[in-house]
Amino acid sequence: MRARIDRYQPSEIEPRWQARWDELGLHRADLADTTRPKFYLLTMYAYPSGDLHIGHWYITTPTDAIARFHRMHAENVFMPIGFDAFGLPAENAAIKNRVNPRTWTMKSIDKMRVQLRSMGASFDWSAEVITCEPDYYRWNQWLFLEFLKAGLAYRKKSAVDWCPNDGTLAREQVEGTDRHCWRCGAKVEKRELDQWYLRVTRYADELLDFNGLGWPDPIRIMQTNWIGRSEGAEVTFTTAPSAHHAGGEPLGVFTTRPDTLFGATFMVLAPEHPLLGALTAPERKAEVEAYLTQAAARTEIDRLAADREKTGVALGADAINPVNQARIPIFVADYVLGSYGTGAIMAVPAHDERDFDFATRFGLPIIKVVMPSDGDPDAALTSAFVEHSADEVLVNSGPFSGRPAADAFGEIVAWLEQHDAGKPTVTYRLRDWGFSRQRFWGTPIPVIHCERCGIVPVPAADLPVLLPENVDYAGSGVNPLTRDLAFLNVTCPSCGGPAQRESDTMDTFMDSSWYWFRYLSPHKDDGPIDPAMVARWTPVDQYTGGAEHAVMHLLYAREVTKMMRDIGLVEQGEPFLRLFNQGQILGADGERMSKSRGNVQDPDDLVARYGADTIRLFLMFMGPWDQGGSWSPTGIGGVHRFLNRVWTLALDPQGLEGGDPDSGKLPAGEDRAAAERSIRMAAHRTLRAVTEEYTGFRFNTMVAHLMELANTLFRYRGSEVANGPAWDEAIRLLLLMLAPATPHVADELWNRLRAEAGLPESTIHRESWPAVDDTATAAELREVPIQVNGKVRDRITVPAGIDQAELERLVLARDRVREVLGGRTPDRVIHAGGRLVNLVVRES
RNA sequence: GCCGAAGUGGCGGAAUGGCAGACGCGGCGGACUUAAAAUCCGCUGUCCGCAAGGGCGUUCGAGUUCGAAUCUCGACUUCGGCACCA
Repeated sequence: MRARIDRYQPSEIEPRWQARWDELGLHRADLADTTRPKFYLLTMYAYPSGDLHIGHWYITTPTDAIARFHRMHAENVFMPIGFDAFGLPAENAAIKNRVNPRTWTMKSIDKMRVQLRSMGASFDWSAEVITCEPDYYRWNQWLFLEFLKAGLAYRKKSAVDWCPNDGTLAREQVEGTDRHCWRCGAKVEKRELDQWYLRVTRYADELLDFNGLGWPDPIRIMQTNWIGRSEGAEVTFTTAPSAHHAGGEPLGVFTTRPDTLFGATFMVLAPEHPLLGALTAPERKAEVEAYLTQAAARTEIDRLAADREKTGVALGADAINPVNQARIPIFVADYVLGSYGTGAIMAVPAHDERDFDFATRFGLPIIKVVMPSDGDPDAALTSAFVEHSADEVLVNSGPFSGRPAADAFGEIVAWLEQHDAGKPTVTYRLRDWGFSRQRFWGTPIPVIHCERCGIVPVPAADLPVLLPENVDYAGSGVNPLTRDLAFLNVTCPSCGGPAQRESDTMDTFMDSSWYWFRYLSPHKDDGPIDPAMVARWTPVDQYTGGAEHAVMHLLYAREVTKMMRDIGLVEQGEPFLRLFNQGQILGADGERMSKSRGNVQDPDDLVARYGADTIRLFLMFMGPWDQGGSWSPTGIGGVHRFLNRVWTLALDPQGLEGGDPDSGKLPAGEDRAAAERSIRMAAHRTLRAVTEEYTGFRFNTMVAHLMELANTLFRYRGSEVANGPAWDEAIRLLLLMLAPATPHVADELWNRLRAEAGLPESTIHRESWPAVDDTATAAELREVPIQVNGKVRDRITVPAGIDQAELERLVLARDRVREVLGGRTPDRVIHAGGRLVNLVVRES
């Protein structure tokens, strides 16, 4: 009997190796080193919610494998981590317990640091950034003041959801169709507030350009649609005189279909339109106001829902169409948004679904102005005609009747320009960034309101504007800064008179919109970034993070980078060269993991039971990384078993333990040399596949390939080739391939084998990624499936280099093929690049 | 509703125009054991058949193709985002 080997005990191995890697400084990037190619690997930093759940592991551990894979390619890898530490959850916890959110946040961070380390993730902790620390958020303030100076920030009135007890509410804090406050249940109102905006629409066109970026198509499409560029025209209608109104005011509408201008039969203003009051006839006032109240209670999603029945109210006023002087009635309806275009539309029911619905509902005329060239201009429409094909012509359009629709667009716009009644315009769905939050737990916006001087920026020398330490939440969500007189009352930096600080804080998306620059010089105290480091290390080479950030965070990050470029701070306008969005891990119930749902999987328990390596590998093995899925621990045992099998292969190649009846023998038909060739072929084919899978982030199939290799090696365990040169090479490759994914057990086995060979300790994570030996992977024979009419009926084994004619001859000579053909001759023979032969015969 | 994605055995999934179900879980059987656990080996889509073999089968319905899980069109279901959750 053999000597007993140690059992695989992750709880002993993992902390030991984590400490060893720390001692070696393995994960510290040398930012000044220019001798190796740099690789800036960024994963979305964590929100310190208090507990790391399995979703954090799902994001982090494959990213760590990427880092380690790149280090094995002699790259200088920088993989920092930090905490996105401002935000509502801390504030909510603070309100509940009436404590400073800082206390709650810092406690969470301390816990999460320990958990993150337990993953064995190779973060460079020396670069850690915590956004709620003054040495980070002072630079938010600094950047804001620079944006202000550059005209990129401005103030505008806009509406927020407002609870009389809790102040401004986030969308998720408004509940139910009756729209009540989640905390106190009060009815939610809209309130107009002066707020800060960042002029990100300036970058709309530039943001549409993804040239040179390796971003997934779906994300690019979503961002493109979010930006929503529409080419069209602004058309100036005029208000008609009426009993209550002098008329004659210009009233601009935006349309993407100026070619349908003659079909406009009414006009619709958004409930937010500034001219509403002036245009409404006295007898309609009550009805219109009631409608506005109703509209204010609706969400934008609800307002835009195409299947909702259209609502609206006539104002009792008309507008005059510049092309034909037609008087059309003006309505207010909530399917038009104040924030888009001019907040007013000309309604062409014949050629727009929404206008068609509205016209049908309100009995308004529908005039057809575009139709196929062979159409009937008088036939009634049963739905809006919105086709865009080459052979359409205008009808009922005065001098433009008969013109091809494609040309009419330009011709009518030209006519409008000549008559000073309109111009070509591009409109975007993208809006400027509403930047103000009526919250405590964020970066104070560094401006002072002075009665005499107006808005005065806080002088750079006075930054940071610190959040007070003693906060009184009074049990409500109203920003305690608004009650903190010591914070609010200041002297005006400009005139020295009494003045008040702004109590609003910044959207926390600001924090996450430049943090990767700060990682490069986290402690720099005379500027937000280190230009030399930024020039050398950015853009980020690879960014990884959840797909739920597809639009917002990833767009804000691009916008802020461009703003930083425009104030001369950085050179490039794009932050992330390559992007990979993982799917989300949902709870076992298929819902998003959250404490309130009680479906959070705590990884600490799993680590205690299986070790970090097993969990890392299991998360990679679960399925494609971009797909996520419901959490289920089913199958984790299989991955753990695999690591145990690797352990056994490495330390006990000769073992006869276990009841394998074939143990000790070579597989049938193989001699020693054939067995060694088989082992080498398996190992090098696996290496080739695994290298490709790591490169393409296909971790699930990467793991499957490694499992297959282990299964192959088990067939030879205990035989005369076990522990031979081919075997030893295969084990060595197996460990190197595992090193990025399961770093602890790979290093442990690597070093146990080194010790057996009398070599000193040397971490596997400083080894180079091995090269494939092409001579080992080439096969002499190949199996080719034979189909008859697309169904596999036989298979044939042929020499690898066989030519088509010879293959066809062998195929047709097969008994089985002749039997299936039953005397028929194939009409066609398809050779699918040597992978398959398909014999096509006519069915009798 | 709009934008994006996904739907394949009992389960997670593989195959992205060429052998459907790799790999793993679960299940069944065997070896080892006084026994159990652990470990090792084998079988495992479904129906018909003693077998050889055959039929059916990738959410549903049409289509393109010698050949479709994969491409096209139309539905259904689920997930992500929709601008104050991060």
